[in-house]
Amino acid sequence: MPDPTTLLTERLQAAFDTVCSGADPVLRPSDRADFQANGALALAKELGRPPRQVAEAVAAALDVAGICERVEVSGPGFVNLVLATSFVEDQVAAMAADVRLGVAPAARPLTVVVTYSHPNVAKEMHVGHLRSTVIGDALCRLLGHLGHRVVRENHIGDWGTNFGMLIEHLVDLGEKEAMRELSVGDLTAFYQRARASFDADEAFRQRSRHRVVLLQSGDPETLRLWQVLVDESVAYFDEVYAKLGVLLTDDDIKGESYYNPMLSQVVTDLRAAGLLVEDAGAQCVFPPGFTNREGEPLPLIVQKSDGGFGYAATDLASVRDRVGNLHADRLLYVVGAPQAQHLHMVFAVCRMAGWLPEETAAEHVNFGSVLGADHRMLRTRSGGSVKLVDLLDEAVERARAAIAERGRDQGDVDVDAVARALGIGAVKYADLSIDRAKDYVFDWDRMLAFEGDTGPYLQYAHARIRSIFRRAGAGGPQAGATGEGTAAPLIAAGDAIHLGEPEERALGIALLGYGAAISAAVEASAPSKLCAYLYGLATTFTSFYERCPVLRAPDAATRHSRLVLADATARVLAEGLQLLGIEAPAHM
RNA sequence: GCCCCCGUAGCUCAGCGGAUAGAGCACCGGCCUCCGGAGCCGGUUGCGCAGGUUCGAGUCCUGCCGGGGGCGCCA
Repeated sequence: MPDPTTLLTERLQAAFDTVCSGADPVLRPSDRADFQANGALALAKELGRPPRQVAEAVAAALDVAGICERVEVSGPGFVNLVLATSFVEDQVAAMAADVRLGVAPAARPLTVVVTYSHPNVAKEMHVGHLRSTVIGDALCRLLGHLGHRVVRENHIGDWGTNFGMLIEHLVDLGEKEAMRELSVGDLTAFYQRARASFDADEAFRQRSRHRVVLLQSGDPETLRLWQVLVDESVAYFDEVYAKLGVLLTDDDIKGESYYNPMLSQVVTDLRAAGLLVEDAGAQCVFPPGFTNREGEPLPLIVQKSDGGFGYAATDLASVRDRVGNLHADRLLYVVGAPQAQHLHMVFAVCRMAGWLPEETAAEHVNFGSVLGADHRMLRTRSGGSVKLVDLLDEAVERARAAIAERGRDQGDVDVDAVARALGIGAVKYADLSIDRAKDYVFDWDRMLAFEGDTGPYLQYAHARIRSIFRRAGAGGPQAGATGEGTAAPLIAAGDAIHLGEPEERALGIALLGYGAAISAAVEASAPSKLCAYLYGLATTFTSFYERCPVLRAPDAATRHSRLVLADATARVLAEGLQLLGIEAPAHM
C-alpha cells in the first residue's frame, strides 16, 4: 500500500523513461492540482525540444489508470495530476484499517547509531542538553518506527583530569554527605566547591593531581570513589530523563571511560598508518582542508604532549567501535553546531585511516542555541545557566495554570498527568518544530498557547477528536476506549469511505501524506518536517470539522465514513506526537 | 585573517530549482444560536545588498553587509 507520492513517482518514472531514461520526474504537491511533475522542463532543455512537447509525451506515456482522474499539461510544461477520488477513498480505508497507518517498514533496515544527550558526571544538566536530548530521542523513535536497528548512545563525560578534584572533594565532604548532595541533584554546588578548593588550595591541587594518576592507573579505591560519583550522577540524569520522557536508559550509557582502554590502540594504529605527526610534543593528524588562524594546517590532537588523551582520541575510538563492533551503517551525532569543525576533522581522520568505509554515513546532526527574550543565550537572571529540571518544572506549572485558566471542569481528567503532558510536550514541540540548525527564542507564552503551531494545539486537536467518539456513545464502537498511544482503529473502515465534500477529500489526501512526512524527517534527520505535517493535518481537519458534521451527518453511511476519517486523523496525530516523544492524552 | 551556521510580513517561523512567496501571533472589518471555538471569511505589510548560473532563483555560485559560533594540547 504505497502512498500516493511513491506510487506516482514510480508511474511517472516509467513515463519519463520512455522519453529519456533516468530523467527525474520532480514530483511536487501542487496548488493547481493534487500533484505536479516538473521534470519535463529540465528534460526539454537537455533534449533541445519544446518543453510542452516533452510534457505531452510524458503525459501520453503515463499509466495512472485507477489512480488519477485527470492528467493535463499546463503552463510552460508542467504535468498536473488530479487523483481519482475513488483511489483516495480506497487508500484511506486501507490506511485506517492498518495498525501501522500505512507506513511500511524500511525495505532495507539499517543499523543506526545515534549519540545524544551526553551530560557530564557531577555537573548539572542545563538547557544546552535539552536540544540534544529531545532531538536525539525523536530521531531514535522515528528510525525505530521504520524498522531500523537503533543503537542509542549516551556519551556521558565520566573521565578526565577533572575527576581528580571531584574525587578529592568527595573525600573531603565524606561519602555520605557527598552522596546526599548529589542525590538531591545539587550537582552545581558540588562541582563549584570542588573547583573553588582547587583554585584556592595548593595542597588540594596536589592531591587532585595525584588522584588523577591513581585513577588512570586503576587504583581500586580510587575507582570505587569514582564509581560513586558516576552512579549518583547517573541516578540524577535518570530522574531528569523520566521527567522529560525520553527513551534513554542506563544501558545506553557509553561514557568516555568506556573508550579509555582503546585509546592507545588508536595512536598505535594511526602511527602504523603513517598518519601521525609529532608537533610541539603532541601526537597529531593533519587532515587536509583544515587551517588555523595563521592559515597553517590544523591538527587533530590525538595524544597531548603530557601523554594524556583528549576528546579527539575518544571520538576516534568511538567511530571504530560503532563501525567495527556494532556494524553501523549510519552514525548520527546530535551535537551542537560549535562542534562542527571538530567532528568533521574526526570523520576526515577516520576516512583517512580506513575506519569509516565510504558506504557508512557519518552525520553531524547540528543544532542552534536556545535564546532568551533578549535574543542572547538563555540565562538565569543572575547570568548562570538554566537548570534543565527547573525549566521542566516551570513548564508543568505553567501548563497547570493554563489548564485552570481555561476553566474546563472535567471530573475524569487527571490534572497532574495532563499538566505534565502539556508542559513537557510544549517544550519539546517548540524545540523540535524549528529547523534544527537555527537558534530559537524560548517563549513560554507562545509555546504553551492553544493556538498556532504548538504542542498543546496538536494535543488539544487530538483530545477533541477523541471526544467525538466518547460522545458517539453506542453509535461508535468502543466509545470508551481511549486509544492513547495505540494505532489500533476504534472503528472498522470497511469500504465505506466516501469523500464527497472538498474538505473530506482534502483531509483524505492529507492523511495519505503521513508516510512521506516520516520518511522526509528521517532522511534529513529533521523532526521539524514531521511537526509541520502534523500541524497541517490538524488545520486540514479543522476545516473538515467546521464544514462536515460528523455525529450529525445526514445519514448513517456518511456518519460512519466521517468517523473513520476522524479516527484515522486522531491516530496519526497521537502516533506522530509519540514519534516526537510527546504524549497525546485522550482528554484534557 | 580563515572556516561554519543564520538573515523571508511588525513579531515567531514554513518554503524539497518551478507557475501569483505561505502559516501562526498582532492589527482592521465582517460571520457563525458551534460535535469541547484547535472558530470561519476578507484585508494590510516581506525574500539584507550587488552581481552571476538557469527557460525559471527565497532556494545554486561569487562578493559585500549584519548577527552568532569556531579557529592546537578543556570536553
